[in-house]
Amino acid sequence: MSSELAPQYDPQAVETRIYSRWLEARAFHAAPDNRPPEQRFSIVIPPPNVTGALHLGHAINGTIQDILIRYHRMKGDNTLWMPGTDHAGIATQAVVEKRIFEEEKLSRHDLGKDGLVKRIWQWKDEYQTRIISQLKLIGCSCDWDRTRFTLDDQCAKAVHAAFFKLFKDGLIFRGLRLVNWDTQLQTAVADDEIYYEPVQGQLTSIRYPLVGRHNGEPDYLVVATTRPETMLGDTAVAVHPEDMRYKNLIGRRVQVPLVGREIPIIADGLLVDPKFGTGVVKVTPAHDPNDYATGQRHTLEQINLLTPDGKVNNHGRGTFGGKTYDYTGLKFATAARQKVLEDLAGLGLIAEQKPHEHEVGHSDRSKTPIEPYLSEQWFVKMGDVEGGITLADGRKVSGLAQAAIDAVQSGRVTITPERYAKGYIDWLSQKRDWCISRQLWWGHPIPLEGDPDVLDTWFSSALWPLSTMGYPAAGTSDKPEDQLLPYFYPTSVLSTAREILSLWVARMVMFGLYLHGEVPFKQVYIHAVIQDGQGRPMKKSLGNGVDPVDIVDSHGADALRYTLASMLTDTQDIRLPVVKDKTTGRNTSPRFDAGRNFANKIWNAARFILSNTAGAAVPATAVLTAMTANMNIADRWILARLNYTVGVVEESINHFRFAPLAAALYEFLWNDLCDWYLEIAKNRLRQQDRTVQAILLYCLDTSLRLLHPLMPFISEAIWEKLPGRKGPVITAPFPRVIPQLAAPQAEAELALVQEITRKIRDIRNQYNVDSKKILAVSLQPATAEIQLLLENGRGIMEHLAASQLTIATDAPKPADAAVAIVPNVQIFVAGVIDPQVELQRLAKRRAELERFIAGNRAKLANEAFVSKAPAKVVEGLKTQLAQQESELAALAGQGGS
RNA sequence: GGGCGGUUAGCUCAGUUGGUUAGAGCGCCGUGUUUACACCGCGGAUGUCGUGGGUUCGAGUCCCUCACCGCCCA
Repeated sequence: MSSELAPQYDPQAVETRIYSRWLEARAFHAAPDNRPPEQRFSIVIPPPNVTGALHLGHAINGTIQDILIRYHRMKGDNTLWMPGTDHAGIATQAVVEKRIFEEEKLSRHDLGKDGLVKRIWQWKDEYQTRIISQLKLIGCSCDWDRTRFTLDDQCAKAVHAAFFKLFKDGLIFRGLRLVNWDTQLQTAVADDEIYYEPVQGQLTSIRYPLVGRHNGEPDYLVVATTRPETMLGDTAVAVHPEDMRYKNLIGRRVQVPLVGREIPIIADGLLVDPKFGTGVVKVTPAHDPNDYATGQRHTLEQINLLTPDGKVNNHGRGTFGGKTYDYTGLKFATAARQKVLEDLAGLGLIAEQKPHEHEVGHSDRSKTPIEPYLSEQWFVKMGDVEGGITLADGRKVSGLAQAAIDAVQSGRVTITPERYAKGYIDWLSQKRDWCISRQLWWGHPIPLEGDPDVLDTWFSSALWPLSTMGYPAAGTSDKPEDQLLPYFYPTSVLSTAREILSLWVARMVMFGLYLHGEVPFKQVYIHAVIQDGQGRPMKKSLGNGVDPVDIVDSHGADALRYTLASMLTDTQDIRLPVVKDKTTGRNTSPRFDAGRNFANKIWNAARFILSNTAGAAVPATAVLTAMTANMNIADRWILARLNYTVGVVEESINHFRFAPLAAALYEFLWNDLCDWYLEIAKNRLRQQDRTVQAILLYCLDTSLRLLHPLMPFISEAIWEKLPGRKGPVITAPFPRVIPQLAAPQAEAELALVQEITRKIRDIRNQYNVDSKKILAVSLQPATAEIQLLLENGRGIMEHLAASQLTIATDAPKPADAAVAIVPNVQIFVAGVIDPQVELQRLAKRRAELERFIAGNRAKLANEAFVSKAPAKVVEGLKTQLAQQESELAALAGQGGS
């Protein structure tokens, strides 16, 4: 007996130690060597934001990438997993600013730029350390020596080089554009950093006096608005060109109340919905995206009313009706709005006011309302340019966006699941210029003299596969750090969530082609997003998030990984019911028990095998296949199942099918090996049967290697105990399918043995027979051939069903026997019968059979079916019907009528 | 408004090109301390496959309609 292994698997007892062993062995480190390109495998991690700690979504992606990485490493590929973190510009600055204000009541202006940036670096150090330790806890085998940060010196060099190349090629330009302005953080924010909230506001109708009014014409045009303060910047009012109420006023002018400016009445079918409100719309090009577009169409003046901190600037004053009005310095959407309304009311120019709910954009970072704001920003030109652009490999394309579209349409980059390719292409097809400047302190400075802004975080993220591998210096010297890019780029796979397919993935493709002439990755895998049991995203504000570290603590890293993988199907969401752990008070999920139980099962199977094979060695494949001639059906069967599992595992990983991967391992280890083969083997192990020992050790050895990519810790922990092992499992060769181990005949035979065993167990159960009592069972096969086959399985069935078997084609049915029937075999269990129960059993089966038979007869009587269905299907149905009929006849013969 | 995904057992999900009686895990019911494992064994029950049409000899699977849930883009 081996007392080395505890009866329960304790992840905490092994995980830390094993991870250290891998690090000591430098098993994660990859460096260029002379292996050919098809034997290289690389992944760059989607760098987690240093904003905060990792959540379950990161754990999912970490698991996926680590499965791929460990698999390819074992396959013998030179395998690199490049780790790192992202500075996450506005998000991090906002979080740190907020924290400092809460704890010290200091604003960033109190700290000054250098002071704040220093504090953010401290935050970054703390969180990067934490993030990396979390990735280690879940087993990720990244090449930590190469850990990068999007704001470190190496990445800065890449940013610099990329910016200037774009600049020189005329693909970066400065322009006055309407951007989303965060008045609190005083920066432009991207569309995806905005969320919308319904706000209960007022729809105010305001009278604009008509200039040069003729007889029969109205005194005023009435416009409805939810934002009356923006009227100070109106430069037109618009009507629908077909609207008969106003058609004859098009081209005339109205006067803007309060500021006194005269502005044109224009016709615009895109902006105006004649059915909404009065059919007249005020146009404020500098303060509304739709109005901005209208202003472009009609070349209207743009009057900016805002200061960067959200107050009215000196355009917010004027003279109206001989009186001067001045709103300068008032907070735009609050105080200024209030005063505008008061003044309009005083003038009697408010026609109507009614409650109106509308959606207001808020900055995700400061949670304050967004103001559309006209300002100077830097842009990357995404669209086609005259004469085209030249990619780094010399190819000409019409523009940056087009290059990235081509890469997917041509198949140079594949996206899995395929449906996501459409979103990628649709987004790029808009070819909207990319605003890359941010008015922040935390980020890459725009590398131009005197510009105080920083670059959008996505600019450095878009360079990630290049910058981490040494662009732009890469390939320019013999130094090892300059060899990485030529060797490992393009990377093999990018695994990420769908939400950043356009913002990040598309831009990496674009920059990869433009700056280096090659796509950054060959395959993109978009994984599902985790939700709680009600289908809601896991969010801090909902308190429904599960911390992966808590699960590692309570269930172990392998359990976490197994459970996550088993949920990774082809759908876009996965639901995880979340409950509070009664003892820790932390969120958890009963789903993780499946992983913990599986790990424990594996542990105990290994414990049993190892304690019963002392002195035996794991046989080489050639030795084992030579032994097959002397093996029984169970032996051949378990090896065939193992071999089949190797194929499924390989196939699953190659196609990003993680749930089937987990299922295949589970079915082999739990159902086939533990439930059947180990039980079958017990008798022979007591006799120290060499064949069984060899088979068990072979199965264990292969299973651990198959298991390793998914459950690295437990596989390594058991591997350590395996006799004759050379080195750790992390670098052991991955199993291959061995054609000689296939055994379809043994599989069919064992299926019959299993079926009969279950029938006997069922009868024992239904008649409440003591589990230890040996049952006298007669098996009556339909033919002598089947009789032979049953003889092969006699020992197994007698052992597993605690029975004594009589097998004969003419085996008589004992008078008091319970009956069960499987195809070609009748089963009689003697001495247990309770006529009442037996009658019920048989009647139930009879009813079932009669239903099936009626259905099948009807089908076979249908000429259309018989003539049109494939012969195979018709034959199959006939065979089935014959079996059903014979079973029914047999039942009738056994008094089941 | 446009695009996409989902709707199968109480729960979470599989279901490969349409083809014989739709599966798994958890939960449930019954039973069992046979020295690998109670984080276990053995057996069992549970489904108008969201709705309504259509194609077909045959539909969970293909086509159309509608409903609900969700995501992405405007």
